[in-house]
Amino acid sequence: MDAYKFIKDAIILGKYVPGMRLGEETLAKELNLSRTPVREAIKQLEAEGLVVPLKRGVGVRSFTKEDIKEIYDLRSLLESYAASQAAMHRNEADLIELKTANELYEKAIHDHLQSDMASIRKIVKVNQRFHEAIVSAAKNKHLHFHISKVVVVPIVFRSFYWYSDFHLQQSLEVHKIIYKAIENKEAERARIAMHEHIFQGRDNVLNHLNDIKISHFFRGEPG
Amino acid sequence: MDAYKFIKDAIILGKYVPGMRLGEETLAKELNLSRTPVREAIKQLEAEGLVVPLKRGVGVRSFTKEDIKEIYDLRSLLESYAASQAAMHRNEADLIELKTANELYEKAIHDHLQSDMASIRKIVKVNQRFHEAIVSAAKNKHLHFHISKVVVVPIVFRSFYWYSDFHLQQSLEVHKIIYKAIENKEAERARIAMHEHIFQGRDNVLNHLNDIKISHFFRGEPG
DNA sequence: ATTTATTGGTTTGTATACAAGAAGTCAACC
DNA sequence: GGTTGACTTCTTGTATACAAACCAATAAAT
Repeated sequence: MDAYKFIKDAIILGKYVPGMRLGEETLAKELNLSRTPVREAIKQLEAEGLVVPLKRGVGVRSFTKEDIKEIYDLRSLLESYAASQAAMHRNEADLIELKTANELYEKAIHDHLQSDMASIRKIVKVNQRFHEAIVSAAKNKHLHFHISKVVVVPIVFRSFYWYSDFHLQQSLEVHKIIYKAIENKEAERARIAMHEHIFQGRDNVLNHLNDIKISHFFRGEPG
Repeated sequence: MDAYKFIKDAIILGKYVPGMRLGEETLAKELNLSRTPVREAIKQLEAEGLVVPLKRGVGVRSFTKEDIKEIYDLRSLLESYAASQAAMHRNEADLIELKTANELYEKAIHDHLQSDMASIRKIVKVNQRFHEAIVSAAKNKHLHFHISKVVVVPIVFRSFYWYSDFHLQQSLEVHKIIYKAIENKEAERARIAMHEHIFQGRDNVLNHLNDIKISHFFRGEPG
């Protein structure tokens, strides 16, 4: 298996918890590989900022409250710009993908509301698909590249576990507004709606951080 | 010597030209190292987007006109945001660093205007120092991280060789306006001035690309 | 003449061995 | 009891060897 993907997924899913040291030999044994490819994967993850130097070697990065504020500010800057650009440059294929992603999002939320927690990961995935479709419609490959490198994934993933039913439905409504704005080529409206959307996510995360000890928060399973 | 820095500098300075394939063995011999550390450096540069896959291995990335447009759009988004944040969060130490950088910039341009081309690299360096000081004053580590990873350096470096005396002085004036805005905590003014500043740079680059064949442009010495 | 198949050389991908350097431990001394 | 120092052990950094995949060149066939 590919070492880079394996380690990255493990970090996002919380198998490797923040602060945990990642020894090369240990990883190599878990992956049935030698240290050489593992080292290369680590160097890439380090360049992305997902792991940081820790005691001669690296460990999983942990996020302070300040980090989370900064990351969401950055993300809202990039994605609201993406939304406005998408409104200007979207073509028919983009609209279809956006619509599809949003319909799947609606379905996933609907399923979740009348059953259990098991479908949360599905919601996360489809939400991501919608956001990626917007960035893709913005037609700026470099913007796309950078947004994909914002180390927001581990946080967003967890944050969905804290959404109330009301906030999930509200999030769906905002997705629809953003879609409409992009369809109608209303760039400024798309920008503002996306900005608001991401700041709602930010508030949701930060509220939870007030309740729970931050140090416990990004260690272990989302809950 | 550190393989990562060596290769990166070689790309920025134009020693390794775009499209050129970077063989591991060749690099290793040039650096008096084995292939192992060279491979790691390459993996990092690939994660940053400075080198791209090329025939089972990597080569120096070359930029199309579209790339340059997109990169400058992204850079203006990030840096104008940085300027507005700097106006809000700057402290006295930030102001001193900004002032110092700008005074050195003024001196470097002055020296250049009454002598030769040799001091262009000095201008590039001090200009970079000013821009970094602004990002630093914005007090968002993640923003800082991402701006430093925008693959703009090889382009900006070359662009200074094309500035007319007039445009250099104009650039200095805009730097001063940005500084004043940040000092006076005028966030919106700082943002707009920075946006304008970077778009002037963008226009300057794109104008030159109209004259000269793009394929020749990022190959070999700046001129 | 153009296209395809085969073969040889070159280059990357992976494993492993060895050296150098931290970090942790235990003990002795202040 | 705490701090310092040497020693041991574990982990990373680098080099090298080998295997496998790819590229290119050459030759043959249509």
